[in-house]
Amino acid sequence: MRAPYGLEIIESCLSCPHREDRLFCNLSPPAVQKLAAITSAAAYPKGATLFVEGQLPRGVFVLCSGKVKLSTSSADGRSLILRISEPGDVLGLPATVTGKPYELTADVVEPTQANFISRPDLLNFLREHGEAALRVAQQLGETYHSAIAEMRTIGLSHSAGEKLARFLLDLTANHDEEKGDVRLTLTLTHEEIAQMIGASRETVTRLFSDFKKKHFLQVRGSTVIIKNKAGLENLVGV
Amino acid sequence: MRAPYGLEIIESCLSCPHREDRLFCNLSPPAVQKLAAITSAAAYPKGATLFVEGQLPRGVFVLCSGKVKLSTSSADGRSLILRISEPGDVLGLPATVTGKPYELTADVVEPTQANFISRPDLLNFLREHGEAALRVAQQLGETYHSAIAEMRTIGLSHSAGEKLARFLLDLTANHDEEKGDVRLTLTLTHEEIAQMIGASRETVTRLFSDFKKKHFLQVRGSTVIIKNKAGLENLVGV
DNA sequence: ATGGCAGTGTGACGCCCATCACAGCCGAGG
DNA sequence: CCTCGGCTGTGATGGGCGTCACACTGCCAT
Repeated sequence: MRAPYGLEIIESCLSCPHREDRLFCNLSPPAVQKLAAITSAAAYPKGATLFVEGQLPRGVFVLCSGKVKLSTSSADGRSLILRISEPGDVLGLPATVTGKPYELTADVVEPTQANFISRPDLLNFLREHGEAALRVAQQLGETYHSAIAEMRTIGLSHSAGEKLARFLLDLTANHDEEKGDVRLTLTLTHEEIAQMIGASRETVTRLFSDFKKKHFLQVRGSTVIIKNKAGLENLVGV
Repeated sequence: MRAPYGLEIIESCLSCPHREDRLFCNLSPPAVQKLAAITSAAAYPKGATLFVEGQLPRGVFVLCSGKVKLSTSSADGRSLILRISEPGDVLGLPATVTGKPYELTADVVEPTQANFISRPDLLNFLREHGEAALRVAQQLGETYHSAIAEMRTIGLSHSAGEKLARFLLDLTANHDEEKGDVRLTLTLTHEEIAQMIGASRETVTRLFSDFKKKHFLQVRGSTVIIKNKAGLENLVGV
């Protein structure tokens, strides 16, 4: 699990301009120094797995680049994707803090660099630096927040169309808004979208045709252009 | 929102043997003292609302006695119950820590006594006492954990029967296990159970008859006796 | 008692969507 | 260039369960 390329990657990772330090930015200088000492960087290829649901927590991963899929799956092979993590996100924090098993599985979907902090190191660090512990609490609060949002889209809608509309609208909230059309990049397959909203792959395909037919949106490659946001919204509303 | 009966309740509440202090037990004496100073107790009747989804967070409530329903609801009136909180639980913590609006609504379903800590007081307290901040982080981690568990039951099952079975099995995990039969107290109506598992009231009724007919369980008043746990388990398994 | 109300049981109906099956499509790699 | 494997589109089918409708129970308050 250690970085195969050593210092080279560590440097590139710590100096990257991402929000990689969002969690621990603005800490006191000694805290920052301590943090650097317990942080180790590594690169993971597409298809790698950072941790698996049910494993005892080894520590947290702070994404520097790449994308990681967080999912949970049932005995019969069905799986539910909770989110696709992007640079700046912290993975495995709840499990690492509580000591309970990871509740999700983290699979690399795009080549990723991440900083790793082992559980003992992190806990020591948090005990010594209360400011950081508070920051962690806030991070966890936000993670919880987005989990609830996901529950709402899955649990509160009767039709699959409603779920997909909710899903797309949630994406527009995070991405860049523009006058009139909203343009967003969606690197997920229909299968994956299906697993995010709790529907079947075919249903997602059919719904996309449907939405295109109704001129709610256009698809060009991996970009989706929302032509009629209001249309989607009143699918959700009713 | 202040305690209508003042000190009397505060005393009874602080001295209660519940896990009311689970979150902040074993803190240093000065911390405990500070905590007591910023805590105020109050009683709420059945039907009262502690906070509403979307409201800006005023603070947290630590339950001393009673039961509180946590739910989220959509524009069209459907609602999804996330959990029924019991004494010892802390409500509103994620929102209070992050400063984002409450993501859930908290309704009192059984007369409740709770300690309230205002957001500014809590944040100050956490800044001064790093140990407590870490405790809060752990609490949040567990809250997240149970949210994920709920997502699994709702999102990963194709049949309503599977959802109900999962729901019942989750309850047995928390309640007292016995040799052979498991006995648990369920004060929820079918309607409420339906809202917890994302199904209709009638379906829940039918499923209960079904399970009774298959001798998976017996119902007597508000107690449910699981006669054949394995039966439920393989409903979930496949 | 008696009315009312909340909760529970049960039938009928119909739609939504999961599932199966298969047919184009595209990009990667031999 | 041509196969091959992953992704996308589309039809047919059937079951699950949401919805409507109404009867029945038990409990509380008047």
